[in-house]
Amino acid sequence: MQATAGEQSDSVAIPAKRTRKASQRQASTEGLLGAALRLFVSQGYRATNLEQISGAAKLSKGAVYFYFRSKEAVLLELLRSVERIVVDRAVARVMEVGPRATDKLVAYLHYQAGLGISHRDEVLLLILMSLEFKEREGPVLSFIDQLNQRQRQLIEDLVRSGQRAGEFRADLHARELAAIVLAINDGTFLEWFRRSKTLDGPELVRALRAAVLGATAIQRTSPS
Amino acid sequence: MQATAGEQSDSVAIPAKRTRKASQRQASTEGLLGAALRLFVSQGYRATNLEQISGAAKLSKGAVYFYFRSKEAVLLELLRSVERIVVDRAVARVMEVGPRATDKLVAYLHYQAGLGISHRDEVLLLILMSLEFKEREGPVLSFIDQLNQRQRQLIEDLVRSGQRAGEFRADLHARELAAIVLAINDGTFLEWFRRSKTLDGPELVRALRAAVLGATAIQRTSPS
Amino acid sequence: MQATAGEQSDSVAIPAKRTRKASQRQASTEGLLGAALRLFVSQGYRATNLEQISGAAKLSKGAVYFYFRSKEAVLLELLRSVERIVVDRAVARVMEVGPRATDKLVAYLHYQAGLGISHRDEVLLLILMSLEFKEREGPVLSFIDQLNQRQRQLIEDLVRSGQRAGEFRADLHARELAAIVLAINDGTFLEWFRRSKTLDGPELVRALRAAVLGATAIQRTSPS
Amino acid sequence: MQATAGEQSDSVAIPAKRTRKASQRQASTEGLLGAALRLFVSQGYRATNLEQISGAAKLSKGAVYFYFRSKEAVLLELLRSVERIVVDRAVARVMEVGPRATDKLVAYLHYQAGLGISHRDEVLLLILMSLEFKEREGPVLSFIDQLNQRQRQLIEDLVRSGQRAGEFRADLHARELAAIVLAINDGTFLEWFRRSKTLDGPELVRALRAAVLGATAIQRTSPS
DNA sequence: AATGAATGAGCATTCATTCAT
DNA sequence: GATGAATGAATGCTCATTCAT
Repeated sequence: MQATAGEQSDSVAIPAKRTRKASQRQASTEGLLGAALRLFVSQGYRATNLEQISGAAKLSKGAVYFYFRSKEAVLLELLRSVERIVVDRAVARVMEVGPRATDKLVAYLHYQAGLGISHRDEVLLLILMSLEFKEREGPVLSFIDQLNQRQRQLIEDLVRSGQRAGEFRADLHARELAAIVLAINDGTFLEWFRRSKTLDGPELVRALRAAVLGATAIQRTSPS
Repeated sequence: MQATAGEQSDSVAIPAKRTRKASQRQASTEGLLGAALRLFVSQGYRATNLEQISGAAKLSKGAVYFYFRSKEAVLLELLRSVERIVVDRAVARVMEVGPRATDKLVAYLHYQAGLGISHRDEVLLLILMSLEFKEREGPVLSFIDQLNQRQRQLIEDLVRSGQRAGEFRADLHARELAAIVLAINDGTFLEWFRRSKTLDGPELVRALRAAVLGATAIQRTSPS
Repeated sequence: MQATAGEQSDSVAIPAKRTRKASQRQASTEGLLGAALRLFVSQGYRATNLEQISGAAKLSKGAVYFYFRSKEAVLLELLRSVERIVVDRAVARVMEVGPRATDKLVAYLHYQAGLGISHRDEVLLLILMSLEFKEREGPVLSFIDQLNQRQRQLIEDLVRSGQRAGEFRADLHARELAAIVLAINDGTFLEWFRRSKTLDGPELVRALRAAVLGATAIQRTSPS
Repeated sequence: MQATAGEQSDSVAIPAKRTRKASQRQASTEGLLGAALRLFVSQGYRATNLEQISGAAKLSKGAVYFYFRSKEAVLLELLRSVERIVVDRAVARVMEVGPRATDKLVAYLHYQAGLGISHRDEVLLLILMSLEFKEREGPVLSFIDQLNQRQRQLIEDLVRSGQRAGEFRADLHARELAAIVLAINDGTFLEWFRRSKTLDGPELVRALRAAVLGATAIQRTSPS
């Protein structure tokens, strides 16, 4: 819910003076999107029905169809939002720090950890939908694939440049090393998602950082 | 009733000469469980219908109900199989090596990597169902929770003993360090699941090991 | 939501001018309840499917679920209606006449006979469902049991007071005498249900009255 | 179960020396019929499935099809048994007593009361199936109709002759008076069926007799 | 004589979607 | 701007029946 409100204003060209209708419109859309986000994340896309979404937004089922073409369109709208928050900004963040790859990597991890607090559901939505839609061709899968592709590209480039600069170990392929960095990130998010009650957040982030840096660090003595 | 051929020989005490009926029964159940495993993993539990399962096993929908009480019972049977393969054996493996915690950890990782090849779907089923059933109370969630609990206990004990022995870094809580180990494992499995075509398996395993050992390794110089 | 048109006026406080939606809603529910009543009575609950109910009301199967939570809920709604018509009113009727027990009993018989014409299906529904649900625990059985209990209480009290007043024979237990009164009533309804074409209604009612009054009449000479 | 065993021998021409197979066959058939009788009566025909019947007879579902052509055939076999016990014998009993109609009627009531103890389920089966199959054309309905027809004929003739002889009141049509006699009988059986725990059998029979005799008795003073 | 395996039609229920108002 | 009514396709499950053994 936090996400959409903030995001809306960033990218949309809305006249400064809002009519009552327009702001009502926005409130309803945001209500629906927020409800959908929460429900899709906690129950899954298929397991969530429109009654739950509209009900949580205190609207009727039909209202969803006033604002969106279909249930899928709601998800796509959410994913667009996710792209801005999770991918666009991460790319921007990585760009603006540096020049050392290590610093970029640390910034990336730091940004992700921040997202885990401020936009937990958005991050999880991407991971979970990417699993739920794995074999279902269509616009959702296409969008997710493209999104994931950008994320992979970002990290893979980062890893590769770190290896070239001698900051990261070069005895592992950049692609797989990058894959592990992403795997650690996603895996940690999911673990946090499943067990947030029993885990200490900051401590988990510290362990996460240790793992990522440990994975990329140059080895003095080869492990067995 | 066990799902996988490999399991059969372990636990069954059936006379060598099988009646036609008995072997037919076994063939059908295995066909159904195999089909269900594949489909649940690739499409999810909810998204898989009984027609697909029975169809893939070249049986009718009704046949599923001859062997199982419900769709959920099929999943539970699969999860019982998963427990034997993924948890029981991992526990046994970790027990028999050692005594150093590092050796146990490496053995665990090695066993998991092997599973990724020999029983990919079983491992994934646990991870994916644990996400899909997250908010759905019932026997499946109970079973999965208990299963995950055992896995966490195993790794947490391992990590704790490694810390006490001075093999692993002790400046991070055992619980969160263990969580990261599991997160790396699960994350890598999911990444492998999503991108097996574009990733090199052995190389990925090497990166995985680097991450886990890096996370647990004692730090000479504190990271920034 | 009440099934029968007659009931409406009793309990509802709806503004005289009904919106189109409200009247449509009422028309649909009444259509469904009416169809269900007819079908449940003529074929039984189990033997009636939702397609028949919705079809008879010129609606789709799904519409039933728009108005009712389940097939069972439709039956329960009907039984609530039956309670008002068959029990509540009978109780009221018996209360307002008197004071002689004989007059009360005659009024009861008269009211029942009237119901056989104006609300045949409602009366039959109670009898038939009471048989069909005999061994099936659940809300329906509970409701029916409570309903039957009230009816028995009414008659048993009536019989007992008649015996005390010396109007009815006292050499038979009130409970069993009351049971026979109800048995004659129900039995006659069922016979009427099975053979209405070949029986003369008014004549049947006369014979019914003779039986009930004969059963309760004080004996001059002992039978047998 | 009592019924079938006894009845079998009455009417079937079985060689005195029974082979093992034949007696086994008989045992299985009787087991199935007995189970079916109990279940049809307590749950209804539709609500009883073959698994319950065969299970209660400690046989498999398939065995039912070895002995009977279908579920319906089981019911028909039971109804044939019912005809012998409930109708044939009642007719015979009424024939052999007399010559007064009152004596015949009392004998009929007496015989019915006896059946309520010795063959409760057989009597109930007829009543209940006659309701359950009311609108379902087919062999079962035909059989039941014919059976009920015979019963009605018996009582109607009895009543008519009693009226002609001046024993019964003649101011009511024979048909409706007979219908009430049957209605009292059936109604009492059903009441006994529904509440046997709370009713006293012998007392109920006394009340039943009072009702039937009261219905047919000649009136000194006309009821209001 | 009897069973276990399997089928397929039927059924209650869910749910995304449409539409008149 | 939004709702309530209604639809129809999909789905899990039940059950009488068939058949090879």
